Parts: sequence; C-alpha cells; structure tokens
Amino acid sequence: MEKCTTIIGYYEHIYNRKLTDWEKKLIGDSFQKQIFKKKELIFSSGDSNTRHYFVEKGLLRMYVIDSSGKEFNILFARENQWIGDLSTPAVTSFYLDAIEKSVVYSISDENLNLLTNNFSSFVRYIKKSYIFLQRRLVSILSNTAEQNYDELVLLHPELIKRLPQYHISAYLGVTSVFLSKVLSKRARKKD
Amino acid sequence: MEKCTTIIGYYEHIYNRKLTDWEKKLIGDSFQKQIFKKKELIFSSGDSNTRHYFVEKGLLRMYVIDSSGKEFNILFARENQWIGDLSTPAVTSFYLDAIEKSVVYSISDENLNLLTNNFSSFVRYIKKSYIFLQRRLVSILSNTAEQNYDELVLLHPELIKRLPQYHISAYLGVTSVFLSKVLSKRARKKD
DNA sequence: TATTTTTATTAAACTAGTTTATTTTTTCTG
DNA sequence: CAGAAAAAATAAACTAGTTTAATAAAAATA
Repeated sequence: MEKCTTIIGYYEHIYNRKLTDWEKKLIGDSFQKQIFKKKELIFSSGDSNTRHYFVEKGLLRMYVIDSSGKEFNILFARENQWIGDLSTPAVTSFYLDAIEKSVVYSISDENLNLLTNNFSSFVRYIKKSYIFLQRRLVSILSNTAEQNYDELVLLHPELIKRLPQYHISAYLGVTSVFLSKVLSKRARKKD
Repeated sequence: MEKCTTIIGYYEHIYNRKLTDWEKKLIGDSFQKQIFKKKELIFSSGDSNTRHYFVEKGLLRMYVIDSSGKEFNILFARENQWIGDLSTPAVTSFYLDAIEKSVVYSISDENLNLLTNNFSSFVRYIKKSYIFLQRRLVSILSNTAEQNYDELVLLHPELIKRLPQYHISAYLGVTSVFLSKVLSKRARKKD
C-alpha cells in the first residue's frame, strides 16, 4: 500500500513509532486517495455520511451558505491538516470544496472509528462539544443578534429562563443595551 | 465511593452497561466533588492545568474578558453537562464561574486521560480542532474585523497569500467590500 | 416590608459593517 | 499576448450594533 505513505508517515509521527505491516495494511485499506481540481465541490449541505479528509497537497475549505446566499468559511485545511464535518454520519449543513487543486486521503467515519477505537466517553464529549461550538460559530457569523436570540429560545428555552439577560447578550456577542432594545421593540410590535 | 453515583450513572449510560467495582473505584479516586456558591470563580485566565467539570446540579459558564474589560460567554453547562478548557494543561485564557450555586465533579486532565486512554490520533485531531474553533469564536465575538485580520496575518501569513481576499473576508465574517475598505484605508495611512 | 443591590430599559449620538452598483486591476486561458 | 473572466477597489446611502449616562424595575436581604 505504498500509495498511503503520507498518511502512514502522519500516524508514525503521531504515535512516535514505526507502524506494523498489519497497521499499514489497515490504513491502506481504509483510506482512499483522491484528487480534486480547483473549485471542485467535495460535499454539500444535505449530504449524509460525509468523509474525513487529510490533505497531502493543496487547500480545502469548509463553509456554510446562509439563507441570503452568503458564504461563510468555517475552516481551511492545507498540507497535513484534517478537515471534515465531525457531526458525520448525520446530515451535514456544510459545503467542502477545493480552493487549489488538491491531493487528499479520505476515510469514512466508520473506518476512522475502527482505526482509533474511540468510543470512550471523553471522545464523545469532545466531539459533541466541537459540533456544538461549530454550530455556534456558524450562527454568530451568519445571523443577526436577533436571529441568534430566537435560535437560543428555540433550542434552549430553559437557559433563557435561568440566565440574566446580560449573560445572554454576552453569549450572542452584543451589548446588553442592544439586546434590550431589540426585545422591547419586538414586544411593542406584538401589542 | 457512593459519593460519585451521578458520575457512575453517567458512565454507565454512556457505555450502556454496568461498571465493575474496579471501574467504580477508579472513578471515585479520580473525581473530586466540589460545591461552588453563586458567582464563585472556579478558574481564571492565566491558570494552568485547569480541571474538567461535570455538573451534577447548578449552572456554570466559561467566558473571556477582552482588552476593554468586556465579557463574552463561550459556553454554559447545566445538569449532566461537561465544561472546561480542552486546551488544558496549557495556560487558559478563559474564566469559569458558577451562575447558580452548583454541585460538580471535577477531574484533572491527566486522570481523565488515564480513564479514557485517549491517545489516538483522532482524539488529538478533535481536541486540536476544538481548541482552534474556540479560539476563533472568541476572536469573532470580541474583536473587530480589522483586529481579526491582523491576527490572521500574524498566525497564518501563508493563508493570506494563498487565499483570495473574498475568502478571507468570509472567514472573518464581514463582506469583501468592507475588508477592502479597511485595508485600503490602512494602506493610505502608511504612506 | 423597607431598603439596598442587581438587572433591565430608554435615549441619543456615534461607529462598524452592509448593500448595490460601477470601475479598475489582476489572473487565467486560447 | 489579446481577450475574457475573476477578483479587488471605490462610492454612497443605509442598518446593525456601541457607548455613556440616566432612570426604572426586579430581586435579594435586613
């Protein structure tokens, strides 16, 4: 499986030892070498079971498109970096494309799990935290403070009740004065 | 170790099986029950080797304070949720405090690693990704677009060279028009 | 329940960032 | 290297969000 030398090198670096032939075979069988040309779309919002990508050469970006069609970049990956939606195999809300012609090794979530027997609670915790944070970043980048407030009400109504408003505004990235203005304007409209 | 019933219950839920007495002892020895009163500070920016916290009862928040003294909340944790700075044992730039009187179980990063033998490359990848994203969120919340541009130039000069400016603006969460304006204004000043 | 402290509201002047459209510059391709 | 296409700059009118400061309402505590 000489085609996977970069990935094998990466793992040997991470583990700080040579890999066995068996391990090398496992890697060779799990990863798939792919070449994407400039601007090529790798996965789209709506796709499920997206793969994880390790960049050998080139530059990828993961991004979202908001309701008005605007793109917001979430992450870039260049040589020797990983990129992908950690919420896989769930349906993704991200797009992944190549900014430059890129050579990558991709792996399914299932194979990656097999490779790294990662079903411990801590891994779940990190993964969930990461997905949560990613969602937040997307919201902050692409929504107004008012939209983010509504989202918070929808997803975490208990928090709204338990938190003083100034903690909520700091969470949304706006001043307490502004949040108060937004809410009072809205309350007035309802009457 | 009956004091850790919540944590043991949590692990039994995660693993979907009963824990052995040995495992229960390990948990009992690793975790430390703590009670924090309302507004009590748990850790501060500058602290190193901060612990991970599992909330049994109450509400915690992790936040940053920007250069102008403004607070931005990064994460809240209520019953049965974890909170902590995943970049530990490195020096943290976060603050953690209790919004309500809280009962928690805390564990050191070292013990958590022992408990979940998590030295696989995938765990490192998630952890690094998470820390990276967290840093980005903090920047987006607390800096202007211009400051974020400077930070990007400082930390990732290669990216600036490899990316078209409109991808950078989308990364910073502003329009390409605005970034262009900021940069040209600054270029004019330099002359 | 009266008082103090904390939290939320309002106002007004200001700044950061958007939108749309046009022009200029740079990069890609035949 | 000419022409087309992609990216960057500019302008101007606009909106989202900030700042400071004063007032009002709600919550905690004696």
